[in-house]
Amino acid sequence: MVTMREIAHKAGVSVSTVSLVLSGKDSGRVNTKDAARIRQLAHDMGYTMNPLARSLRTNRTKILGFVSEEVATTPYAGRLILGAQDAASRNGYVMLTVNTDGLASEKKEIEALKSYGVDGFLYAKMYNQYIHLPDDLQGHPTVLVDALDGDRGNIPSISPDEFLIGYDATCRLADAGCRKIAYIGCSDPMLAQDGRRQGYEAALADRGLTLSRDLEIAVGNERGASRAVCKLWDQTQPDGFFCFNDARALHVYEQAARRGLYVGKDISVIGVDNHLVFAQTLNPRLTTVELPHYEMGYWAVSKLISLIEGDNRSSSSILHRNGQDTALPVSTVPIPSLEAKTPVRIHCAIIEKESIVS
Amino acid sequence: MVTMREIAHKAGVSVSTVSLVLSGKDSGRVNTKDAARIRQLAHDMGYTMNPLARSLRTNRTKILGFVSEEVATTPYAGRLILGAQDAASRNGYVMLTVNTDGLASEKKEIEALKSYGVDGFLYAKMYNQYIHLPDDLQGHPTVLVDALDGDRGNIPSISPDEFLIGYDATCRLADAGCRKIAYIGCSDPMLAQDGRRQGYEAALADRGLTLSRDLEIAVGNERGASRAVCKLWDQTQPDGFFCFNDARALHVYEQAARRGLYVGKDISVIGVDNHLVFAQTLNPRLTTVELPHYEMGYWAVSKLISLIEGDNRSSSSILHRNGQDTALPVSTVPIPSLEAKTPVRIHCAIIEKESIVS
DNA sequence: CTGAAAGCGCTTACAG
DNA sequence: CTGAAAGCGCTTACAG
Repeated sequence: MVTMREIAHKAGVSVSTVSLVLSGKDSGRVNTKDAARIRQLAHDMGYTMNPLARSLRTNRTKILGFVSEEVATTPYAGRLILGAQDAASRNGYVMLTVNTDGLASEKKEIEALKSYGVDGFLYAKMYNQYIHLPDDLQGHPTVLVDALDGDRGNIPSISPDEFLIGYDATCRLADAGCRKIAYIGCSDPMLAQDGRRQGYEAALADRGLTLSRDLEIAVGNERGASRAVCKLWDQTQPDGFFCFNDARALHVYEQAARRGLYVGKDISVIGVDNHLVFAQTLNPRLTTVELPHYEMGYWAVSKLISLIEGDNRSSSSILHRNGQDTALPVSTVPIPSLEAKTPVRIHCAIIEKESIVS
Repeated sequence: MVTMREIAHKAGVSVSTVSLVLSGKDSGRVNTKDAARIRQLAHDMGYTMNPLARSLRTNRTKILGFVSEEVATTPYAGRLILGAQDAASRNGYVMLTVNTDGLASEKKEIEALKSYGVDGFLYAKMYNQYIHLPDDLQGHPTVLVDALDGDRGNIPSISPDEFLIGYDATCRLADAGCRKIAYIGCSDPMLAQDGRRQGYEAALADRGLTLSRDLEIAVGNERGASRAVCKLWDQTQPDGFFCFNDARALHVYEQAARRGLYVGKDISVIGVDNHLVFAQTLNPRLTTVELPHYEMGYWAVSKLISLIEGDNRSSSSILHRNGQDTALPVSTVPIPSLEAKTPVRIHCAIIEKESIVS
């Protein structure tokens, strides 16, 4: 590894000068010709700065801490991490990822990240929920992912807009010609279930379609789920299904197979999916949309960096595409079975708050 | 952050002494009573060592670099990372994870890791394959995951024992009473496909069961796959299916549904799964076994650390369970449909080579 | 515009 | 057994 001293020696200047130039603080302070020569030399010698040495003086490591619970069990985490890493890499940061199972390990892992002097934290949950920021994170720049600050509410966060997800999906089913749309929900209590169901109901109301308790069920992961779907089907004969997730969608798919029906031909299905690959490769007839995890990760890191560096560029603009406003539109898989050529959009709610001074 | 200087001041000794004690090099060099006092003081003051400052002197950061291609698209990566992180955390290391899509970004990301002074690298591929170690990694302690060194072959690696996977699964089907076992394979060329098919065939031969080309197909991810399974079924009427992965298994499941048959009652299915959650929660009747990704990650990091620290404890012993030898047995989901109470085991081949001197 | 000097928190010969 | 000193690679007032 080549150091500033070596460059200084070769250039016949002092280390101070090299430092000034290489950290871009040379304008009006170092002779332009020298500056250029030093930069060239650094490049030729393959200089890469030692961020650790720098951090000793600056207290800035350009390391971000990613604290997540059980990266393990949820496949979506991959895309989230990918988005986060891309954003980090783009800004010259790097990510230290730790995993926590319980509260004990969380404290320990956060301490470890602190000892490495991370500049800020990403705190990610497995599903959308209100949380209390861990005490160890208080006062440190932090952005929440798939979580909302349940306290005073001043922590920036990004999480899916569950209502819009349900609303969009249901509208799309209606637009595809479905007249009787069922909702196969989740029996566990979570923000996502409530929001998506409300979106579903609002869409039905807006489109003047049947709104009936008989068309809604909330099932768990147990064996009875498939039977419940079977019963709903017998009673109401829906022509469209909005499913809380891919697990629920598969029950619909199974029932369709047992009835000799084909999804995409006889009935329409939209399921929200955390696991795009499966849906795409396994079963082209099972239509799913994925949550914009990549974008969430990307936004979260961009936001965190702007907190850290204290700049005021609006981080929400990072994800402005297609002229959307507060919602984060994301292109996902096209839905051939609904004959829609346009991609489905899933929205993310972005909560921006005051920067935290550390 | 409390420093050694503060402790030294409070203890009335020099920083050198504190350093000696706190890094465990005090025996026979520092008064035992003082040592104990310093240790107590450090604990009371909540001292945590600054590993970055230390690294400036020692060239050891206790940071591991994890280089993987597209953490994103494969769900199994989560468990791999989890295992790796657990092993790292257990040994006082921390992991810097980077993602590469193409070769260009790979070089860049590896450079970034180097500039942060990582002590060693994990180089993980998405599926079992022979590879050429990137030049930038040459001479650095490195362990391969889901990959085998295609060159001189001196890089330690861990990857699934594909043959044993196929052999075990097929034997289990035979033991469950299946007399005509089909193999639904993968049409893409990969080590896993060849190995698993060979294991399947060997098991059939050992158990004296029908071995026929008609019972084997290799399908891709396209729509025709389900039709191919349908045709095989019509022609041969198997009572057991060994599936390359869960995607293939689902085709079997679909065909069973369309025929009014139930997996686990009328036929038996074993699929190798990269995505345990789905299989478990979605469809209790679809029987899959998962690859031991957690264990692979854990082993790889343990091995890497032993390379770095140059100790000679056999790292394969780390994963010795159930008295197995070179193979890595892993307990996975029980298989109720086959009425087996014992867990299925999947094996990993561990390739241990000479340590690399950096 | 430029360099000498001090210092970030630690480790490690070296002299006592 | 113990401490003063040098140094890891960098940054940043400060003096010229």
